[in-house]
Amino acid sequence: MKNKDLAKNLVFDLDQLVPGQSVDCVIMGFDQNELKILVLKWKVEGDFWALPGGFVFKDEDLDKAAIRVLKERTGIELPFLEQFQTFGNIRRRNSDILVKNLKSIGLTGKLIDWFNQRFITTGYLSLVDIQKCDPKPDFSSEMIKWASLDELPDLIFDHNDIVKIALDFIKNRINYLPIGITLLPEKFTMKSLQNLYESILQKKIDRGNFQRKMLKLDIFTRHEKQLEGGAHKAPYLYSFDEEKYKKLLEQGYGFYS
Amino acid sequence: MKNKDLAKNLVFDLDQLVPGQSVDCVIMGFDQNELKILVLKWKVEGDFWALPGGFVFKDEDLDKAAIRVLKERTGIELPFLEQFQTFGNIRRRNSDILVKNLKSIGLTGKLIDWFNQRFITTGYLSLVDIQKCDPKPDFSSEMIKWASLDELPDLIFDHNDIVKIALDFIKNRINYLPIGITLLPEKFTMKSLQNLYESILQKKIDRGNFQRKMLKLDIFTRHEKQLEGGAHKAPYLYSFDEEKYKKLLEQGYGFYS
DNA sequence: TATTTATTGTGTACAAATGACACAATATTT
DNA sequence: AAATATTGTGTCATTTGTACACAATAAATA
Repeated sequence: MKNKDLAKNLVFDLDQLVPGQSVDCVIMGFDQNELKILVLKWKVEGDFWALPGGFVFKDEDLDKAAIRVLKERTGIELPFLEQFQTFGNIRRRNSDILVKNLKSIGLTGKLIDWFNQRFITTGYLSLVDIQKCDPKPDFSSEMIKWASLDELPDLIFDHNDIVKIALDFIKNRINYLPIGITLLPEKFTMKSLQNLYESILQKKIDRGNFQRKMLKLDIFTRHEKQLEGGAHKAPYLYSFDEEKYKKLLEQGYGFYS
Repeated sequence: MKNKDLAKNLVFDLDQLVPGQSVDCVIMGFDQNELKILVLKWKVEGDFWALPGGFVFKDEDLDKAAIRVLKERTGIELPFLEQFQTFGNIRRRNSDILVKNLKSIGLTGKLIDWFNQRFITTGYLSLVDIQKCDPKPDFSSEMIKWASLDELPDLIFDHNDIVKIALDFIKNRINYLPIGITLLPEKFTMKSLQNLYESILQKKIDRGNFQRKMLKLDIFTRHEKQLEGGAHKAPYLYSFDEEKYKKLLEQGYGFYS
C-alpha cells in the first residue's frame, strides 16, 4: 500500500528535470550537546536511509533547487543553504538492490532508467536549531530522524562520504567564522556554545580560555541569570547580537584579511 | 576557413555526454611576480574569451573530466585538479550573440540546442609553474594566453565570477596549507615565495617575519647561493622538501587540528 | 539552617606567536 | 675603494595561547 503510493507519486515529468543532476542536503542540528544529522528512510523494502535529496528543474537555479528539495522532503524551510562540494564519481548510481526494489513496486521502464543513471550531486548544508524544526517525511519516506554522529545509519550510495565532507567543511569553517546563531536557541550559555564547538571540532577546549576568546569577539549580548533548573551556580545567558555577528561573518577572523 | 574547421570538429556524439553539465578550469600561474590566469579565445567572430572548459562523458568521473578537458583544450597535463565550486545559476546559458555566431559557422540545430541549454558547471583549479607549461590552443581556440589579474579580459558567461571565486578559495586556503610547490621553479628565493604570497593575499608582508615564519615550517631545503644575476647581495636558494611538504599538507597548520 | 558540592566567572603566570624595526654582511655597481 | 641595494638575522614590545587556580554561588544534602 505504501508502495503503491510511492509508485503513483513518483510519476513526475522527467522532461522538465536536468538529467543526471541532483542535490543532497546535510542538515546539522545541535541537541543535548550532540551534533545530529537529518536522515530519512525510503519507503521501499529494506533499510534505505538517505540524506534529503532530489532533482533539479531545467529552469531552476541549483541553489534554489536545494532549498525546494529540502522543503519538499522534510518540510523544513530555509532561506539559504550553503554549497560545499559536488560529487561526480562514475560509480554514483543507484545500487542494483535499490533498482530491484523500485521495479518491485511497479515503476515503469523509463523511471527505472532515470533512477539508474549516474547522478552528479551537489551537496548543500545548513545548521539549524533542532527545537525550531519539525521535520516531516514526505510521501517517499516512511521515517525521518535526527541521527547523532555515533549512530548514523548506513546511508545509500556515497551519502556517508557526503556527510563526512560536510563535517570537515564545518570543522574548517569554524576556525575563521563564528558559528552557532542558527544552531542554538535564542538564549544560551557559554557552556552550551562550547559544547557545540567541541562536538564539531571533536576535541576538548579549556573552559576559561574558550569563554574569554568568545567574549572578546564582541558579538554577544549578556542577559540575566539562567532559570533555576539543574546546575549549581547559575550561568549567564547570552544571545548573539545579530548585527555584530553578521559584521564578523563578513570579515572573518583569525586570518589574514 | 577557421570557422569551417570548428564546425567540422564540433560534431561529437552528444548522446555520450551528460547534458547540461560542464567543467571549467582556473589555471593559475606565477610569473614575474604576478599571478596569472590561463584563458583562451574562441575561434568565432567577436572577442569571446573563456576559461578552458568542456563537457562530461556519461561514463566519466567529474574529476577525470576536468583533467581530460584541460588536456584537450590546452595541452597541459595535470594529475589532479581541485574542485572549488559548482555554478548552477539559471542564467548560465550561452548568450544570444554567441549562439548567433555558432549558427553563422554552420552548426546544425541539434548542436545549437546543445550549446544553448543551461549548463551547470563545476569549477576546478590548479596552480602551475608557468615555465614548465606550454599551453597550446586546440581546434576551437585561436589563441591562448596567461592573463595577469589586472588585464584579465571580459570572459563569457560568468567566467569572471568563477575566477574571482577561485582566487578567494586560494586566498583562504593559503592560510592553513602551504602553497608554492606547483607554482614556483625547483629552486627559488624566499623573496619570490613572498611575492607569491603577497600577490595571492593582496597585501604586503614584513620580509623578515615572513622568512622566519616560512622557515619554521621546516619544509624547505636550503641550497647554495643564487646565480650572480641582478641583485646586490645574493640570496639563498630553497626548494621544497617534498616529503615534509606533503606531510604538512595532510595535517595543515595554523588551525585547531 | 548550615554544610557540602558542582559549576561559573575571572585571575594569574608562563610560553609561544606576531609585528615593527634595526643592523651587519655582502654582491654588484660606480 | 666607496656607494648601493638587498639579504639574513637579531631585538623587543605586544598580543595570543595554554594551563591552572580560586573565590562566588545556586542547588543538594545533612
